[in-house]
Amino acid sequence: MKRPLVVIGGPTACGKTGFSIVLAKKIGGEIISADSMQIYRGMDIGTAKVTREEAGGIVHYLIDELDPDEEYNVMRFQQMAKRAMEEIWAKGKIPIVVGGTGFYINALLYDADFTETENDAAYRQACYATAEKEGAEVLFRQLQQIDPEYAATTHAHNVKRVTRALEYYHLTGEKLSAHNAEQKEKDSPYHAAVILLTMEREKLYRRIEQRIDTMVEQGLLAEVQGLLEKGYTADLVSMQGIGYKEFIPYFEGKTTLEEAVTQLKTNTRRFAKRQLTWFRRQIDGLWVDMSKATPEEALEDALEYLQPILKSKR
RNA sequence: GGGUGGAUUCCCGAGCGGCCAAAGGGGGCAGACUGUAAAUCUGUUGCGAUAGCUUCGAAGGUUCGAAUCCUUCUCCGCCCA
Repeated sequence: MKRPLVVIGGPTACGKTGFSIVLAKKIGGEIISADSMQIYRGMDIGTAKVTREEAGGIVHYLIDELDPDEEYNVMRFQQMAKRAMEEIWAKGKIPIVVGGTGFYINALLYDADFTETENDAAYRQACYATAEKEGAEVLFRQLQQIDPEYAATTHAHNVKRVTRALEYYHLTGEKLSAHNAEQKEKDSPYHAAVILLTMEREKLYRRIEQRIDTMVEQGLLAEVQGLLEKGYTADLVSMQGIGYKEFIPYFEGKTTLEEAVTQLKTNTRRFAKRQLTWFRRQIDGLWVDMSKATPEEALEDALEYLQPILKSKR
């Protein structure tokens, strides 16, 4: 018997946090964050992490688990999230996975298999060096040789993706395209309900800008500066997070504060768009428009959809 | 008042008689994605399905042909008074 799971996705600033907490209270759930940045300790304001007050006693997993210089990735997320789900089920509660990192959500929902391999940093570096010195096309041609199917679906300029496909073959002797095709066939091992939150574009953008202004008032700059002073550098994955990377040039005296904030707003808007694209194209679920509704009202709309899950809990 | 430089498509900005609906960048929109994913990458961006139509401050003019040349006007920058 498949076990119950609720997933909530949606773009940044659309009201996921509020919705998920209302839902958790209503159905007896605990929350697992599917967010690539909220995992990091000390990155609170910029990632719009739930506050203790907002959480209202609902337990959250996968928040503040790592230091900013630790590596986080899909596989790690998947392992940690599975562990958290077990814990929640053991309590007789329903896990609610909520976050904006669609890639992570899919990986969990369909239990994608990320073959455990040591990643070969030296090999990757060599790939990047090739692309850098000889051009992305040269690297791409290597991929065309070993995995033409994957190459056909990936642009030559996407050095990161090309490198990963090469690395996969280098490590496993298998084609990444073959592995992906296999994974696509999988059904979700969970009895899952997926709720996708959305919002009128204009309103969403307005909320994003307001939220950023609030973040700045709440001391976002001090937060970023503090991380830099602790020695966390711009090349860390965590410091490439939106809300952090934009201020680095400011602290280096290369841009004004105003420019940094404007850039942050732009990056966040684009991010929200990309998130929406992901959810629209990659995940099926019940869409709930948050434009007018309060979290409670929005939940009303979703309750019927959630019924089968709630029954299976018993 | 005199002189001088400028006004270009949502923004910045190139173009300086035909190859211009107009480079490039920004922004917008759309999309890809299976171990960095808040990353990385792609397409598109005057209207129209094509023919074609309407754009380069305004109005006239020169020319087979003008965003590009001439005249006047409007506005803006700089210099001299």
